[in-house]
Amino acid sequence: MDVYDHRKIEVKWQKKWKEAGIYQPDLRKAKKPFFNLMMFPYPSAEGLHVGNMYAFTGADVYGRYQRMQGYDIFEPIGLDGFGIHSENYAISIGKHPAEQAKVSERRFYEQLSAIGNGFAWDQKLETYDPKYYKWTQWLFVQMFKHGLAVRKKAMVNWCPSCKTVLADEQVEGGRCERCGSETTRRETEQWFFKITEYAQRLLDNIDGTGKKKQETGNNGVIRTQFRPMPKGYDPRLVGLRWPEKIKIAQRNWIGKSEGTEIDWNYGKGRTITTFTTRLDTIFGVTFLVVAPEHPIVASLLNSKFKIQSSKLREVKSYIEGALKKTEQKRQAAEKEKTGVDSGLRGEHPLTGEPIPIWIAEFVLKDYGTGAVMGVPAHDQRDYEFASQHHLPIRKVIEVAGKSVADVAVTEYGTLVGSGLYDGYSSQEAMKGILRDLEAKKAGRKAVSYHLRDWLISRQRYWGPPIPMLFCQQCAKRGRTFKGGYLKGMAGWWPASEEELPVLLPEMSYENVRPAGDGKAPLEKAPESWLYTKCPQCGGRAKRETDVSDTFLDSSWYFLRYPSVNLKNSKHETRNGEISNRFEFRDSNFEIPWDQEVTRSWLPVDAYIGGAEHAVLHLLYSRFVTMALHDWDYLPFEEPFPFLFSHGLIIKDGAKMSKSRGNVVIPDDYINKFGSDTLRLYLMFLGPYDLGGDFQDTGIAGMYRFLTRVWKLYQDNSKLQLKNSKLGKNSNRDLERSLHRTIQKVTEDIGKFKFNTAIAFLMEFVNEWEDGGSLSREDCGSFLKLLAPFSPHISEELWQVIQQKEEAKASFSSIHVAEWPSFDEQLTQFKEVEIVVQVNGKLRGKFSVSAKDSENKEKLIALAREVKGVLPYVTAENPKAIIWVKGKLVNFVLS
RNA sequence: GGUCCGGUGGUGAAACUGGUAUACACGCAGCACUUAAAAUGCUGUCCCUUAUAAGAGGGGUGUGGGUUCGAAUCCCACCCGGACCACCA
Repeated sequence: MDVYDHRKIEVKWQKKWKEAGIYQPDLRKAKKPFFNLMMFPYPSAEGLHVGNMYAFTGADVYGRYQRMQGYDIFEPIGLDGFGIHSENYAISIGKHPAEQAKVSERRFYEQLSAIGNGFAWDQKLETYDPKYYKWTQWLFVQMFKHGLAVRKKAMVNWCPSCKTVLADEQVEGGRCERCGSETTRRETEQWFFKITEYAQRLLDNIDGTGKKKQETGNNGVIRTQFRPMPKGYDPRLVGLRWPEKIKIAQRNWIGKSEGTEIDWNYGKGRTITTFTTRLDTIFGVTFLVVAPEHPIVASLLNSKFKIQSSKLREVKSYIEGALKKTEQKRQAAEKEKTGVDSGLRGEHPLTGEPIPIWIAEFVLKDYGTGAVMGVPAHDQRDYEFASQHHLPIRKVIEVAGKSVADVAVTEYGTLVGSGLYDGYSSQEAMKGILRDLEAKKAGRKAVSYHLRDWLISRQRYWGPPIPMLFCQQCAKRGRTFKGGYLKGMAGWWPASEEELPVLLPEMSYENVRPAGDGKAPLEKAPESWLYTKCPQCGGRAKRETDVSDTFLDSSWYFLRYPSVNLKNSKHETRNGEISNRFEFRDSNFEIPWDQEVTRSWLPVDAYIGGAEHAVLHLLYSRFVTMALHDWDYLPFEEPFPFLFSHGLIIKDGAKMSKSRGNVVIPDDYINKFGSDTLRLYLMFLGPYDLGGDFQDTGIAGMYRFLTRVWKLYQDNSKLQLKNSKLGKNSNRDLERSLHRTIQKVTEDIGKFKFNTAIAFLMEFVNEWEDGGSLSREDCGSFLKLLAPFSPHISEELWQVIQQKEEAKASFSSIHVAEWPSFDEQLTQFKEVEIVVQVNGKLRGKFSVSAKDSENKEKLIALAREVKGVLPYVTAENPKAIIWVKGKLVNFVLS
């Protein structure tokens, strides 16, 4: 061994680690379990790009560091390969998704092996594996049984290219998140999960509802943000330890607003209800507006009201036009607020005045009550609407320095033109008006959420079939599942749990492709699959042909990991019996995870992933976990008490994507420089939470650094391998420097500040090269610090510096060695540099012993003598002398 | 339009809690080694003025103001870039 050759060592150690099982914790017996998890990857077209590798490496560095701190690290890996994304890719290259999945899987695992992460391979899982999706279906069945999975008609987003419906979260600015096509809207019957029932809890847990039990640092500064939550802490009390921006995104997505519902009578005891947060503007209402989908519109068209037929036609054509438009067009027309007068008049609950009721598409059916009161003077949208349709604008809030002209005045202020409330402040008036409305039973406090129910069904092939059956006979007789609380769901039965998984039927490539008529590909499945016995009446029942959303697959995978391939798994059934059976299709147990193992490994200790999942995956997972907790399947309700979100690696200023052609594949770099170098480079690029632009110019520098480290360990003048302890040798300064390095690297990795940790390692190497040698122990310490970043070279050199006999006797990896500790004494500098300022301006410096640097008189006396200050400072002139221990002296002259 | 980040050398970026701005690297330039190149090593590298030189002086963290003995850091206004959400009543 003489030249650094990454090709020789990387594969060698990867193999050895696997044999020795150093990354495979004993899931049953581990003493200090730590679940270190990176977000579930889905295989993209060409496999992993450096952006993915960046994400994985950071998480792995953190895991390795924690392992050396003595934790039993569980870092599993798997593949989220079911779903539209994988299916679209397969189809785009003319392949059957099932076939492509095998190819992607092999490629993916090969690449992952090459980057040298400490994965627990025994627990790998793939979402399209029937052993896995059996439980995804099981989860769906539980949702149904507990009344959280419902079928309802809804105006949904439709992607004409993917030919499926999409959840709101999957539509970005009117375009399909997956393929970028413009989406349209359709009314169809779909499966939903009622995530809205959990809106309040999802919101509350973000910040915690109990007294804050927070760790504080020396100055009361909260230091918790970047540290895992200790076992036993309850996020429900202390809140989630997540980056603030992710929490904000979730709060905004849940979008709670508190306001008032107001009933408007429009004749014969009929009322429509509006929702507002600005009750103080109620006297400024000059019209009401309902969404085109509002029930009042349907009854209007059924001619329950006497209105002119010309009016009716006008309303009809408006509604038809509005519903046909694509999201994109609706938005393009943002400035022009279309609408039509329904001819109906609502009665103002406080003044009795008749208020015209309009229909307009700017009002959303799903938010609040689907109807709003129009206050053009104090709401910008209402203002625009009123101007366009020549409706009166009535000012009722006076705000100093503001007047209603071209724009609405939306601030709080003082009421005018509001009868008894004239002169009141907005806040006071709101309280009074609410009381008035309550007295008249025409209004009440209400809360509205932006969050919508989770649209689960997809008219696609590549996903878990939704395990539901529909029986025509039962439907006719109005039989509903035993809870019976599911309105309009007569005839729907869940597949029995014994029957799971409902296997995805094999189908030809031609039939797998979405047909474009909105029908699911599974409609073309063989009859033997499509029809089965009704579990209720024994008649013929048809299977649901929609599959579930990919986000369902990934909403619970972390719960499964520790229980994958677990021997002798015990599952406690809910009546307390213990079952040992855990084989595929063996049905006599209830839940997909081992209770004991789940208790010791979950929730996830450190969850690391990209911020792009702030509202999708992270919200769904929280919801699912919460529901499972409520059904007594889990002892906790927050899956990820601690989350770190890393930045994005971009290339040429843009996110890596195939369509932009800027995808960088790690393979070539790994071949040329090795994964140790690439890992180091990626981690050095910038702060891990910010990401950065990938420019490969710097990568050679990292290789150079590793080569220099390699050379140091070949140079006997740098090593004192005979001494096991550093003694009275001449390298005291180097030793001090090493201890400072240990201190800083330890702190920085703990805070995910990988780039600065690496900088300190480099600084130390520079110093070491300049002179001095290190004891065996200290040589080892440095390698340990390097080990999380560049695991292979550290292992190689570690083995070399071990005494030969030891090394031969048994393999003891650096990656399970104990993290080095530092001597606080040694990290102190003997000499401290003191800065001398005059009026805050730097005028000179001097060195002083660490002890004297705390002595005020001494410091000031020395500072007066510094050459640079002599021209300025005399015995009398300083008005004040500012002195900071160990840092500076500042003479203030004026 | 809203919310949240961010703006520091030629480049990626450091700078704890307000206390030496530019650590660490990349790039570039010069030198050494070499027949030559690569590799490697050494030196220099924010800007301006001045000096033969060691050096000295001044300016400088998007712009303008403020607080302070002292501001990249805190406050206000503005400009620019990015991310996320967007007719949410």
